[in-house]
Amino acid sequence: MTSVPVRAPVRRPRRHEPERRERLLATTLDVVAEVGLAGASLRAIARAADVPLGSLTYHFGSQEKLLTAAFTRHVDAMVARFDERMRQAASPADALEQLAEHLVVDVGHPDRDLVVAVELYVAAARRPALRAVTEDWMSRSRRSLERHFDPVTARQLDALVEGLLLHNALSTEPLDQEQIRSALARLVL
Amino acid sequence: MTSVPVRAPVRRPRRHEPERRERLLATTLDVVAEVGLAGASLRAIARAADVPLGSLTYHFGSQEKLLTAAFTRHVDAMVARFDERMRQAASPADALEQLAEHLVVDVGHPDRDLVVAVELYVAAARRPALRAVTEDWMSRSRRSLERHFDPVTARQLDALVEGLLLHNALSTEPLDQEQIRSALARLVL
Amino acid sequence: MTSVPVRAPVRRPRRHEPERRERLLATTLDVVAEVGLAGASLRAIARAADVPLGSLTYHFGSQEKLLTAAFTRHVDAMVARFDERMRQAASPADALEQLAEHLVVDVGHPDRDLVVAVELYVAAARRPALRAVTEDWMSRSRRSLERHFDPVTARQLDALVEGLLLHNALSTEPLDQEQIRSALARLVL
Amino acid sequence: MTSVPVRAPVRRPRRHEPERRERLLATTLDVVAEVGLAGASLRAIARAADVPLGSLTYHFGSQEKLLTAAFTRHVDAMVARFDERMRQAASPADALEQLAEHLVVDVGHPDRDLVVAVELYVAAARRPALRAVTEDWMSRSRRSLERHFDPVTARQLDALVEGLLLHNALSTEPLDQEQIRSALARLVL
DNA sequence: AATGAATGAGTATTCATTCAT
DNA sequence: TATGAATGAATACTCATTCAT
Repeated sequence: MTSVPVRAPVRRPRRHEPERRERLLATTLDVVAEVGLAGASLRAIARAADVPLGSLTYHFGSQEKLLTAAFTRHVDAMVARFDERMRQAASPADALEQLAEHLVVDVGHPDRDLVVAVELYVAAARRPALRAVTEDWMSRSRRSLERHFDPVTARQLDALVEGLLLHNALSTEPLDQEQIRSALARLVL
Repeated sequence: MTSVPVRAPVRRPRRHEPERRERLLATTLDVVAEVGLAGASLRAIARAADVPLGSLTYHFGSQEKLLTAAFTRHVDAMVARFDERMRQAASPADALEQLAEHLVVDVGHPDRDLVVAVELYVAAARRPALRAVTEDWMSRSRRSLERHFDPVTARQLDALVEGLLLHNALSTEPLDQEQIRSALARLVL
Repeated sequence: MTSVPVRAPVRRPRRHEPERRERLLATTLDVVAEVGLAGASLRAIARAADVPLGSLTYHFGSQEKLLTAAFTRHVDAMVARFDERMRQAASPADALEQLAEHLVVDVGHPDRDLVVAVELYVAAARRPALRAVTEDWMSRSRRSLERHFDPVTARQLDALVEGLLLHNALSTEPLDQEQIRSALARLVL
Repeated sequence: MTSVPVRAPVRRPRRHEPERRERLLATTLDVVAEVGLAGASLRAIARAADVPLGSLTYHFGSQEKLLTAAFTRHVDAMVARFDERMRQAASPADALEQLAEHLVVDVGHPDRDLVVAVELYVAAARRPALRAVTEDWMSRSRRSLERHFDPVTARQLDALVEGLLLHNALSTEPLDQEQIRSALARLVL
């Protein structure tokens, strides 16, 4: 009588993966975008990345550190894109145009960057580690704006941009690029 | 002779409390304001209200229903205050002044109404039942604004207000009333 | 031939059990005696009591509180037995005899009371909550001894008793009652 | 006794270290003394020794083997010190004096040797590999005692010594050297 | 009408060990 | 020879909900 295993063990042939750490950060942002921070449990992230649970704490030590690392990565990318736009703008009017485009194009995937940003904002209110990330973000984007606007205007622009962002992330009737452009122009010019 | 209890129980039974349902809604908002939606477990709310755990599901059926009821109550109060301000405003300029005051005074307790509002906003993105509450809020406050402004302006004001709200809720350097007034005036006048 | 089900569904027909709390304390001591404190995980205790895991934290809040409650119960029982012996002893010599008997008979089940006591002793060195239990134990048994001996002698007796206890719990060649009696007599008389 | 750092400093590569094996054994005992056997995980030991985790299993194969080696080393040192004392004692009375001094001086650092000994004792009750170490210890120290006392007395002395050891390790009011000397003399002379 | 008891699924984290390099 | 990467099992604990009384 030959022994036949009734159930084959699940194959997980991924013992070696040098870029896993990076991949986990990207997956984390995907999961946050899809189900929100409240749903971004380590289990959910591990499942999405097809990785054993322990792999997450092995690479990041704790959930807090994983989220902080992922959000930091996200902010760095957003800030880089935004600063590039501001650097290339030739005039304040052009800067506004770039800003409007940024709001619609760069953060316009409503299932990804924009939602991630809002989740980050709100979570930051309670968690100091994340708060540091958002404050860094705010100060860096204000510095980008100050290439073209005085500090007071930059401040108000910032608030409006946050509002437009929230609105477009959460509202059922987001403002289109033309309406955004108009609101920005009214505020500044 | 009156009966003397041998030992007083730790928890004082609160047999007769006709207003408990209302009290639980208020406590729920307090807890959300204090620890966030993520921390507002039924257990946490029951503890804060000094009520047995079962009392919550007994009165509200489920957590979702409890939160929906509590947020609805909160929105009703906010909308009432806001509409009262808009109704009493004699001119658009006055309306803006009232709006600025609303932002600073009515929702100015950074540990309470404002935080609750932001928590509600973000949660609404994921939960249909809450989404209905925020959409109701948005449409009602836009209607209040349209007492004084055309629909397009009202829309942009709404976005700016949301931005100012977010900013003041989460930023380390919130805008003061004068700065808020100035931003609103720039946008509208 | 009777039909044998391949896999029977696990029966858990125990929704209501008024004395469960007490039963869990007893089971906890059994598990500590059997596998040591290090092995007395909540899972192990729940398995031994045939109870879902959550039942333990429901009744006791935390592992620390469960262990404290269980050890307190154990100590109370031990102290009661011991004090009863001391109370009935007519003379110091008789007290020694009772003491020897206590060591052999009362705590003589090497798989139960004695091992539990030693586990408690050592764990108390690291955990303040348990420490309070052992200190209570020590002071109460010394008070029992002082019914018949002066404080200095009682102190030394205490230490010897602890040593005999350790020895009999852990050694491969425990001392028998005659040897114990002899050691006690040498120390005191 | 080297202090065990709570958090490992920045990892510096320690390519060439011929004495690492020995150093790891010493660190293991330090960790056991500080946080107990229950807290002496391979990770904790590796952190304390500033060594990669794999280094431990590389040198010792398993946790069990590491602990056995470390305790064996500890017992050898203790036995050597004790036997030296017994060898130098000129009379039974002198032997008792040496014994009292041993209890206070040699194992008197309540955060180190003594605690390690007690942890070892209790762990030995459950783990055969450690049990062999304690039995070796017991038989060797009894042989040392039998240089001056008959076997029966040596046996009782052993038990008392264990009791005094436990007492001084765990009690809040340890016996001082004079009290110890008195207890030993009462038992023997 | 009201609640204490109970449960099973879910949470983050720690761990000893194995393995590829 | 030595170690960083990886894993799966285990840990204590929290939770929303159900149920019996």
